Amino acid sequence: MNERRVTSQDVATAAGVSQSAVSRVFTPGASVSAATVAKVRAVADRLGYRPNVLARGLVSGRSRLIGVVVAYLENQFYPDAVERLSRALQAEGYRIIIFTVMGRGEGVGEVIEALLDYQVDGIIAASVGLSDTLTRRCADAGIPVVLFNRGQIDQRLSQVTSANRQGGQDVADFLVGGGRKRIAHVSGWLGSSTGFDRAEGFADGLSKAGLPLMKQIDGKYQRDVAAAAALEIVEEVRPDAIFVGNDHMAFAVLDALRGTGVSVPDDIAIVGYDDVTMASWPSFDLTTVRQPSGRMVASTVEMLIRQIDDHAQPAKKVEIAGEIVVRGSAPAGGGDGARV
Amino acid sequence: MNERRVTSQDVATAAGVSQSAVSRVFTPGASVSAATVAKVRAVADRLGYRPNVLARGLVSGRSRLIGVVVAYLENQFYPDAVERLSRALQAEGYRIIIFTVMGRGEGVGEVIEALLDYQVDGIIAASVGLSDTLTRRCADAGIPVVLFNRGQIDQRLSQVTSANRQGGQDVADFLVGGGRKRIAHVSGWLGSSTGFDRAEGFADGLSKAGLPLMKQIDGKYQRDVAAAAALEIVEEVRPDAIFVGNDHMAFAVLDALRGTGVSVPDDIAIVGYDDVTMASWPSFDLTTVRQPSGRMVASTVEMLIRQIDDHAQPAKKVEIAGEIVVRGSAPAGGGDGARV
DNA sequence: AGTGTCTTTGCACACGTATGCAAAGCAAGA
DNA sequence: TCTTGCTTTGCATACGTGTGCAAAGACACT
Repeated sequence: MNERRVTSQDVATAAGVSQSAVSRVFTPGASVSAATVAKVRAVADRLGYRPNVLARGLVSGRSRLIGVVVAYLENQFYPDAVERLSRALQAEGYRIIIFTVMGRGEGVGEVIEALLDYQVDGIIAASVGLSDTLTRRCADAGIPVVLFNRGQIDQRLSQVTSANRQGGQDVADFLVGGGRKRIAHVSGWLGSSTGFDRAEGFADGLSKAGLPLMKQIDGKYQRDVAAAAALEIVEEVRPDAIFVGNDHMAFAVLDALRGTGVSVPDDIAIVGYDDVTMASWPSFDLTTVRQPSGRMVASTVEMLIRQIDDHAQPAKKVEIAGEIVVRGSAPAGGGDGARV
Repeated sequence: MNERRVTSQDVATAAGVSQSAVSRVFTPGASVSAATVAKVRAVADRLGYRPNVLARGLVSGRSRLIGVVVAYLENQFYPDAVERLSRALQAEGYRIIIFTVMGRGEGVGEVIEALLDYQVDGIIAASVGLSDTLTRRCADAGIPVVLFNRGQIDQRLSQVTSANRQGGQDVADFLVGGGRKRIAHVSGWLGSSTGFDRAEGFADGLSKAGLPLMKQIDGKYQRDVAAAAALEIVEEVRPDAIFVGNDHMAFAVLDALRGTGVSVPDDIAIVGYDDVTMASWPSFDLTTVRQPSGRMVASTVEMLIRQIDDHAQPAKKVEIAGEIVVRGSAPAGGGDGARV
């Protein structure tokens, strides 16, 4: 039961060719005759040979591994994205190695070091920012990095986000168009680009419409913080609409409001951001801005692979537009408007 | 910017020792003097040396990688478990490489082959069954496998589950004790051990109490199937309680019932299984059987590592008991009982 | 047949580390 | 001082593959 692994040498001798020939058969683009390919393939199949990825990685310097750093796995947007990333990269012959870190980004340093240990060909940082030193560390090691759903001022890093500023503005327009007047915001974590950009776009949109932002609290992407923030806002400014920085928090806000007397959407309209699967569940029926996860993933994978294949590729920033998905928590008509 | 990686040889020459010495410093349990350790460590830190995992894996045959095969990532139980697994294994010096497959287990074959390519030290199959040929394939390759939250008749595989039969029976007792009389079941996929065992335990519990199982439909672990099943059951047998095979489906059932006239828990009590985070959200407030994810993960990791360290370890089956968490969807008192 | 060009093949080495083996160092005891 | 036993070190090799280089082969054209 302890069969030694079949090596390329085994196949070579069995097929009457050299080890190099076998190697070349399994290396796309190498110089081999059709006859040799056929012969080697047959023997390889018979013996059950599969190239050893570690050895291959050692000599070629490429491991066919992509490191994915992710936090906030309890926000359904990310498991979903990870699954899509996994599938998309699998189709390109890459595998995913997962590292989870805490939300605020502690421990990212050790994680990146560990990634370098594994000679990953590329890194996808989902919902995680990278410090300058880390950015440089990856650049030094020659490993491309793509930020997924998180931006960075540093121009050296590629990033894929949705059009967060525009999205925030769209929500403002939508609520104003629906007749809402007393509008507040439970923002995403303002230390993150997504949270910040959405909040900025939203504030901009309101001010363009000549309406004040009655109150804004940082929800930190955490359920309990967001719920408390919403209650505080309701208590203090009696809003007729709240824009919540992402769906994950919006669900908490809906839950929290259910305990109070106010009704959604008649008294208060609630709008989220992401359009995760649950947003369409009848329990929530949440109006929200769609982040096109599929296209974001496709774009991320494409950029990353391009950079892996050609390290001279410049970093690019991609913004993918999303549209508002109107559901019950904030109907287009605007409920009864400012009733308070 | 294209600095070559620092190798053990670099450290060796810089520290005035042999490459073997450096290797031994980074190999726990190797024979090195304290003086050498100090000297080498200092130089290594200064140069930023880190052992190359691929090379290490090539020669030692162990990659420090654990392959995790998972389906049903949209069921929150699994992202949560993956995160815990990742953390627990990280603490032991292992990393996770993720493979996603479809629910019914198609594509598991290719995935396992890919895992073998990467020389993983162990495999955790979460919510996925393994065919006999695959089981043998892993055994032949000498790679330990632990099934997480899924059982198998084959005694050669280790597995960690919750006490599904007992859990099903507990639900039956709980509902009967609450005065429910017309009881039905939307089961988990009966092709899976978890779904089957829970259903069997539940049926057993009912028959012991002298009550009939009015109707049972396989929910296949899918939201829409479960929702349709629940509606069919309500239409047909007017139950006063439905046990749903897992929380993920139970949420769908709650949503579906919200559209009809029946009220939860007054007309119908709903009980789920898993106790995922969302079950405690006020929107759902779901009575359910807790699957102690933390203890299941701990047990899985411990078993896997034990088997990696000593391949002679026999396969073990671990069942971890869970208890019913009573919430609003099925209060202990039993609502108004059989009102229909 | 001879020349030139292009394709195919094998040889040999490199990738970065772990480890068996023997040599060397060291301490203790007689 | 010599032996004995133990610890520490370096040498050499192996792990399984990719790839530069030169040799060999195939083929067409003069």
